[in-house]
Amino acid sequence: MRHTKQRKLILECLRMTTSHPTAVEVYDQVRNKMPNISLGTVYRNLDYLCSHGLARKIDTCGERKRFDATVEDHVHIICTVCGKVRDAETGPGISPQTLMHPENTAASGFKITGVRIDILGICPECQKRQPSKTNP
Amino acid sequence: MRHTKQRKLILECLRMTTSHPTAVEVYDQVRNKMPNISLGTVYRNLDYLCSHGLARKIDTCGERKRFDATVEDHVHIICTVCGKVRDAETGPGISPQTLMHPENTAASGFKITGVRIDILGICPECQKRQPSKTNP
DNA sequence: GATAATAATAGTAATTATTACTATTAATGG
DNA sequence: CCATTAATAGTAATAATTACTATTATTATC
Repeated sequence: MRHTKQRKLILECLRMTTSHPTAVEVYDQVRNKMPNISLGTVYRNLDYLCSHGLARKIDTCGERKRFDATVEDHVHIICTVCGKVRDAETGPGISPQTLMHPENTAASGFKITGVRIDILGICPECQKRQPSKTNP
Repeated sequence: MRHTKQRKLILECLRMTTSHPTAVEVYDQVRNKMPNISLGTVYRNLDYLCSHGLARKIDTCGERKRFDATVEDHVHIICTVCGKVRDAETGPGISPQTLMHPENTAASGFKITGVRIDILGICPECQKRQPSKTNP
């Protein structure tokens, strides 16, 4: 609701990078411009940005969450060892099989081991408990 | 390596359910048969089973990991509110667009909001640091 | 521009999931 | 059966994230 310096800085930082940083990485970055910003503020604002459609949380194969200012659906390449996330360069209408082809991922330098496909939604129980705002 | 009672019980528990339980949920379940089993043992064995191809770790939209004894690639439906995971009933060769169609997910009762596609692999840095055993 | 209301912040404490540690137990090979 | 040692139970430590609280700063209104 309020446009604080901290919030603007955090969003700007997220938009300037393609590295899908963790909360702590964002924190380290924004501290260069605002040395006494609080880590709690970074977490709170990343959540705020996600809940307002300005960023997205990414489930990696590591232990911490990463954030992405690109909110449109797109494919990620994730390292199952260190949790690193890169954007895959794919066109629309790609099939899971096509994704596995080396020519689609060679540029990343990754050794591809699999594709993960998940459908996201809201389960019956949560629909009852918390009716969706997009379908009143 | 050793087939302990605990390890067998944990795998059995994971294979008996389709609910993709968390480590704590597995712990609560196996305690019915072995009341003084340790939570650390559950975590250690779930990791062991995953690293030996007998189970899989699932990144949900919640804060804790879930486990699945089905190791073949398959599509999950994940609740973005509570992190619940269900198996999607889909045939092979499905495209991301097809996945979104209501007829493919109606049985789940979920309100579908998106599809998440990630390519999994090992990044160049981790390949150097930790050479893959499947490609010596 | 000054002022009032209050959302957001900094700093700290608390929580929670997971991992590490260590003495003891039990599975396996000989 | 016995020796070896991987695995365990129980506890402590770690690490990511969230909660709390007094203070600050943004925004709407005058």
